[in-house]
Parts: sequence; structure tokens; C-alpha cells
Amino acid sequence: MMPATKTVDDALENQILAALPKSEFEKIRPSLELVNLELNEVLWEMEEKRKYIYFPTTAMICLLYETEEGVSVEVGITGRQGLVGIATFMGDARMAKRAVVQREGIAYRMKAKDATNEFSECGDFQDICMAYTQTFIAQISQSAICNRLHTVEQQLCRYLLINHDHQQSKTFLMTHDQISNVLGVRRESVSLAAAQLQNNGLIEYSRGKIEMLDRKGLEATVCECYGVVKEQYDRILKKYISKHS
Amino acid sequence: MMPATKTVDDALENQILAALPKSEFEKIRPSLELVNLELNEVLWEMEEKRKYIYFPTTAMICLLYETEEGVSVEVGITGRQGLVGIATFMGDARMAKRAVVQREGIAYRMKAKDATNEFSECGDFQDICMAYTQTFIAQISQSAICNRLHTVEQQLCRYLLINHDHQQSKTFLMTHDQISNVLGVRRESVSLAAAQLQNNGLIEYSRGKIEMLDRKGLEATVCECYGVVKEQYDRILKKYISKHS
DNA sequence: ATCAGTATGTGCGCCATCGTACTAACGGAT
DNA sequence: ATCCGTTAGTACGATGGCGCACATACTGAT
Repeated sequence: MMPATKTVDDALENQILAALPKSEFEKIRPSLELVNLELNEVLWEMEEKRKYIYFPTTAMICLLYETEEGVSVEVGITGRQGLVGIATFMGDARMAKRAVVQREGIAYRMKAKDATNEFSECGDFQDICMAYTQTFIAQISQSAICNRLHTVEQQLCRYLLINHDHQQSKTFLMTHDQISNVLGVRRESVSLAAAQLQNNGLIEYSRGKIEMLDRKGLEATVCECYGVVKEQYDRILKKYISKHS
Repeated sequence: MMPATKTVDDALENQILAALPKSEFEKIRPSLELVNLELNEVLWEMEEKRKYIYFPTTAMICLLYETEEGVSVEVGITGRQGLVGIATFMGDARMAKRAVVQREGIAYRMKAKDATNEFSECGDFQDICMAYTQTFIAQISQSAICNRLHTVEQQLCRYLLINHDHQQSKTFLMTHDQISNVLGVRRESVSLAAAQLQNNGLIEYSRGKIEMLDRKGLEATVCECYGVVKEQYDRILKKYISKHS
């Protein structure tokens, strides 16, 4: 019900767009189209060509990879702090196998062609897209390390914290099963880790709804991977935001 | 002794440079400087600013990440099929924590400033760097998945195959211990996996020297991750190579 | 030939996660 | 008020990898 009444109709909620200089933002504004992304909507599949890139505000999108055995693993997650469709200006409009809406909400989309044109003007738009790409690479790299070295409980913390950064609310609408697909682990492992966090008073959950109770506590439990990526992101993006404020 | 006598003095051995149109290559050629990279040489450390980007020909470079506990894990590996220093044109000259020479040999380096200038001309150089970035992202993504889902034996296979793609020879000068650092596992786990491969007649090794005996056999043992990345690479880069031949 | 250092083999207990199977609890639709 | 599908809890053996400790084997320097 919330999304229907309180429509955050402001593209500047997206941090990437907000990082653009005013003039540049005004320039691309006509190319931006508000769309409401529904839960589990698939933005693109496999080798399909991208038609749009997306700047989410309240929506969150999960970039998934599916293995031959049908196991899917997250390679990236994006909300208001990012954009979806990097590959578009990298020259080849395909990359992660699937982009799925993980939290319904609003995003601003831009035709791939417009994005490419704007990008090739070598202005601020390009700079910021590239800066974001770099934070994205940092994110994936850290995921690779986290997958190798850390426990499911730590990864669950990380996942919750990232989600919280990308949305405003402390409520997450997702089942253990959905999370297990994203993290690439068993549902039972997630249940176990979640129970642990609940016992420690960090979260509270029931039937597909998770409430974050103690963010500081989660930050104390999470592995370094969370902080490392966040620092990179803040450092790199701050450069642009401070430029025009 | 080989490297001293048979110096492959041709930057076009590097696939990225080879993918440039002739005219473009001639244009940047004056900026390229041949260097001999020694084993374990550190190209950069931590948050240090990059002074150069590198196009390896016979050398191989490993991009490492070090965790708080001091465990290092590979996030990327590059030889003649790539370049080192993507972050340079991404706007922020830092990214992976450390770049270490894993196989001594030749590389062509270019001053970061020259590279940035050339990049910002929005020509073929930019296109190709971006295309490579995309293959690099594919590589890291797949590593994340591989770390999550596959066995040490499979990862060892993958590592050997990637190495073979980046160099010509079937001989690898690396100890189990070194490999374990790259893969982020115990030395014993590597020894075990290597013994397995040797028993199956796929490799032969002794004291820091590994011989690839049966590439097809390794390809049959490796997980899909190897093939997926290779296909992406071939597909994306081929586009450029075919353009001017 | 000996020695020292490095590289690899082996064994053992431990732990996280897996796979599978089943139970328990909740909650919306009838 | 009941039913049924979804969501979460629990149990158990299997397994892959870890940490540690130590044995062995090769090799280059003295």
C-alpha cells in the first residue's frame, strides 16, 4: 500500500543520478522514464540484448548467475546506490545471466541507445558510470573473497546490511528460501543463521518478513567484506557528489 | 635463460594491443615501454596510486586481495590476454589491493597519464579497454561462483587452464604453496588435488614445476566456470580483432 | 658426501555445510 | 472454522576443507 500512496517521484533519489552535475542531469532527464518494477519481474534473461538501463530508487534488483546444475548465485545487488546495465556501454549488451527484481518499487529507465550516446560524449555521465563500474567490481571481488572465507551467518549479515543501505526501511520482505538462492546456500543454512541472529536480538522474522532490530549489532557480526565495499563506494562516489554541491 | 635469449620483442603478442586497429596501435606505440617483470615483483601495493598500466606478453600478473587476517585470495589473473590497471581509467587509481608478478617475463607498460589521455579520446582504445573490463568482470563473477560451489580439484584445473591460455608453454613454475595462496585454500588441499590429477595422468609435477600432460583431460575435469569465461572473452574480443583483419 | 632448506605426503580430529527427510507452525482462502 | 499451501525448525549421516603436526624426499650449496 505504501508504494501506491507515497510515490517517491524523484529520480535524484538514485545516488548515481544525484552524483551528476545539475546541468548534466537536466540534459538526460528527458530520457528518463519512471517505471514501477514488480517483485520477481525479470529485466533480462541470459544472452538477451538489453533495451534499457535502470536507475532504481525504491526498487532493488538482483543480478543472478545460474550454473549448469541450475543453482543460482548472486553476483551483485543494486538499489538506489547503483545502476543496472553496465554492460550496455561496455560495448556488449550482455553480462550477468539474469536481472531479477528483488524488491518491488520505482526505477527510472533509459533507452540503451540514449545511454550509449550520452556515454560516448565523454562527459560527466561517462565518468560517473565508470566510477560506479569500479565500485561494482569492488563489490564482486569482495563477494568472491567472502564466498571463499566466511560463514553463512556473516554473509547473511552482509546481505541484510547491503539491503538496508539500498532502501530506507528496516523491513525486508524475503523468505529464507529466497535468501538461500541469492547466497547460493541451502535454505536450512539460512534458517540456522537467521535463528542465531534472532537469538542475539539483532533481527526478528516470521514468514517472509525480516525486521532489522540492531544495525550496530549486525555491523559487529558481519565480516570485513561489508565495510570494505562500503568504504570504496563512499570514497569513489563522494568525489563526484562534492564536486557540485 | 630462455627469456634472456629469446626476447619476444613484440607488443602485439598482447591480445589487447593486437585487437587495436593498426593506426591506433601505431599512435600509442611511442608510449609503450618494454619492461622485464621479475618473479614476485609487486607492481603496486594497497592504496598506492598507479603510475603505469601494463600489457603483459610473456609475464603473468596476479591480482590479490588480502584480508584482515592476512589471507590472500586471487581476484584476477592476467597475461597476454589482458591488461593490468583498469582502475586507472575508471577514475580512481586503486582497486585490487596488490598486483604481483606470478611469472616473470615481458610486459609493455604505459604511463597512467598517457593511458588516461588516450582513453579520453573515446576512440578504439577506449572501446577495447572497456571490452576487456567487461571480460574481467565476467572473470571475477565466475570466480565468486566457483568459490562458492566447486571443489579445490576443479579450481586447480581451472587455474592451470587459465595459465596455459595466457602463456605458451605447458610448464608452470609454481609450488603447491604458491597456488594455495592464490586459490585461498590450504597447501595440503592443493597437494591432494594435484596428486589426484597426477594419478589420472593429466599433469606431472615435482618441486615447484608442473607439467601439463593432457589438456583435454583437464578440460573434462574442470567445472563449467572455465569455459564460460573463455567463451565470453573470445566472443567479446573477437569482435574487435575481426574488425581490422 | 653431508647438510640445510624447501617441497610434498600423510594422518587425525574438528567443523561448517550439504543432502535428505520429516515435522511444526502460521495464515489466507473457502 | 477448517483446510491447505507456504514458511520455518529439526535431525542425521556424509563430505570437503581446515588446522596442526610430523614424516619424507628432493636439491643446491658447502
